[in-house]
Amino acid sequence: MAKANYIRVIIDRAIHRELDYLVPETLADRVGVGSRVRVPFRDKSTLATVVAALDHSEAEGIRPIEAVIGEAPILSEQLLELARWISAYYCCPIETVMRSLLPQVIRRAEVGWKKQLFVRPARKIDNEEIEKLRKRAPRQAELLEVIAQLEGAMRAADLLRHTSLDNQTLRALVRRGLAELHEEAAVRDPHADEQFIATSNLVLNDEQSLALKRITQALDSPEDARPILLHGVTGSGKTEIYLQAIRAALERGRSAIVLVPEISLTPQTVEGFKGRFAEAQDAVAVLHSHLSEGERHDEWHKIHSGRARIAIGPRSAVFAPLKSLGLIVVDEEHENTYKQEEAPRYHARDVAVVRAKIEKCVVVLGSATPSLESYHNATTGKYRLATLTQRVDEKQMPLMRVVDLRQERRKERAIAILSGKLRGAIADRLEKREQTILFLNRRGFSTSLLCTNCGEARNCPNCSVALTFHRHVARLSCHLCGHTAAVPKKCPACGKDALIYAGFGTEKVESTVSQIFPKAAVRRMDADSMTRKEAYRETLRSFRAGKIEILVGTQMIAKGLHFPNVTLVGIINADLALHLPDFRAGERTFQLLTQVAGRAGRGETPGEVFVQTYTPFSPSIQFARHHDFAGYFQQELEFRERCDFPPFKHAILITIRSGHEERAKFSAETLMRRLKESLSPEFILGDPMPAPLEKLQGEFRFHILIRGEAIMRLSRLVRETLNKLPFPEDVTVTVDVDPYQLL
DNA sequence: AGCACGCCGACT
DNA sequence: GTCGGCGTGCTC
Repeated sequence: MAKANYIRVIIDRAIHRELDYLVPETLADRVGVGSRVRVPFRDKSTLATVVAALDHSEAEGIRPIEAVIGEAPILSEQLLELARWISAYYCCPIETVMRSLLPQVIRRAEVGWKKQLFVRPARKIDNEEIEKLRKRAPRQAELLEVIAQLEGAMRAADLLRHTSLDNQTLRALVRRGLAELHEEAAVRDPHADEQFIATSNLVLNDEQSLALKRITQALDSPEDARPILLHGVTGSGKTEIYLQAIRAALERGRSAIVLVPEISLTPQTVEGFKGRFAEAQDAVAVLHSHLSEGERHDEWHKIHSGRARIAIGPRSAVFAPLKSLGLIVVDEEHENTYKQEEAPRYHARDVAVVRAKIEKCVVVLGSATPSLESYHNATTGKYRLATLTQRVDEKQMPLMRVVDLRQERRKERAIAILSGKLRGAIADRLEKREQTILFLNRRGFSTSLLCTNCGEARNCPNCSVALTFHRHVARLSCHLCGHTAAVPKKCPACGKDALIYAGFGTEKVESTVSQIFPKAAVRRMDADSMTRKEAYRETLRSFRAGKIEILVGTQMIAKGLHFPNVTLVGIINADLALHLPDFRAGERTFQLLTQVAGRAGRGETPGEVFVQTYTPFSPSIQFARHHDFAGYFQQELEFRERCDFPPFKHAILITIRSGHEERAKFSAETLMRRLKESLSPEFILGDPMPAPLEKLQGEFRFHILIRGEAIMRLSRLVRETLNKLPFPEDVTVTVDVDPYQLL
């Protein structure tokens, strides 16, 4: 490690500055860039990350560091560079980035290793000695007999459990100088009790082979490798390509990261990877939100020490500290869960692309419905495109039928939850003993409780939305803040007994379906019915076993589930996502329809999809219906270009919120004036507007949307403007670069 | 982020 | 005359 007189650090506090410290001679050879150190700060001391080694420093009043934490630097120079990029691009202080980069357990000063007692023989012990002991202390002899035969050390707890002997007996042996105890860090393996069946490579079809060849070629010349967009229809075998590409990376002595959306981190996914690389159990590290602190610590060290060569996890896994990284796979790259909705508001796919550039490694973005950004990059040559058009089982794409709810309504008068056509299709499946999935992206029974006399709806006191009625718990609830209220008998506004339930959610779909098909086994799967942790697995198991005939659900069932006996998918209302005030509404609807449709017809029988809508001719629905991906993108791109939206312009969304409406509004207007002064006309600056969700969790919210091409410069200008402007204490300002959530 | 320094209104 | 409001600036 290079010896330096001074170091520059980022301390674990948001001071928006880097500070220099002196390194005492005694610590000089243990500290380097990426090390964690304890430093004096004002009258306290704090932890910090070393970002540079310096020969001298201009700063005055330099103080020496107090200690170096751990043996080796925990952050590579590449990850540090990545942190700086995120800070600059996402307009967010570097300290905040560091918080995401290093897990909480790693940032702490204490070592997180679980200490366990190990036992081994103190010296060579012969049988005579054991027999001598047996007369006076038979139990000690029994234990010694086992210990004497140990090759190395054994966990004391395991030894005592196997021999059914106690701790006292063991201690006695130690006192006699026959056995030795020592502490060792024990590694917790969250998957230790699971068996993974080793799998081998599947045979690839021509398209798959070509795609894999693209990746291996890139692995061989990573210097000039472009990101590869793997566009493959559902069921085209993208996962097999990932697995073989990872194998290729490992064979070249390099490591790999696999990013998956949170919802995809199911046991099946983990099994797939652990099974393929089963020859070394440790090779795959799995990072997910259900790990305990200790497990997280151990998985991180497994990666950092180089024992694990593959890291799988959700967006934060893009920071996995692998050495000689060769490949990053971003599965389902279009998924919104890759965007972090709190600071640092990074997009893991974009961070992956930048990390790949820094580490000179290959990045593969895979999806059946690529994001407009990625597809645009692929068609303009910034990324390379590999396309898979065939399902590996050579099954046909499902037949998509659009049901015009306007006509249905004219025919039937009542609110159509299930159109006659969809009803007929379900009846047909029940008869053939095939399964149905009904999708509606809205929980609850009724979306509002209206008064037919005065027109008032029951609204949330904290948010600007109507309360949803949940029949199961017989209460009204707000889906945004969790507020619940009793169901009033009479209208609280006018006192009349004229309340009606309007709109419907999954709970009502479930009950309607049960009424229409009283003999069918119907189950609902949404956040309300899946409160117990086991419920999710249990429901999927029953569905797979055929004990459920009709599964009604939200987003939760739209993705990643593979059930061969599902031949019918009904989308109850395709318009829900379409009419949100968001430029991505169309893209989301197209993706959702395509993904949900992918659930149908994986087995012997081709699938059928019914899309119920009041806007049957909207492009999202029509292109999805014909599985015309290129066509959809063409028209959506034209729209985005016309309106100066991504991918043609970057966007920055500034949210100003406060419990006081006037103060939020005033702050937004002040900020607006300052931005107008500092931004050149190349940037499109919209007026401050009340957010579409004007009130959320008791706060009034205003938006300023800025668009422009030079995002780094824009980001810097916004940061500078904000830093110069003092906001009242109860006003919070957030900056979201490349926002996904415009509400 | 905290915490101190500093300059103008209501109190013993 | 003092106590204390929170605007401004600094932290190696």
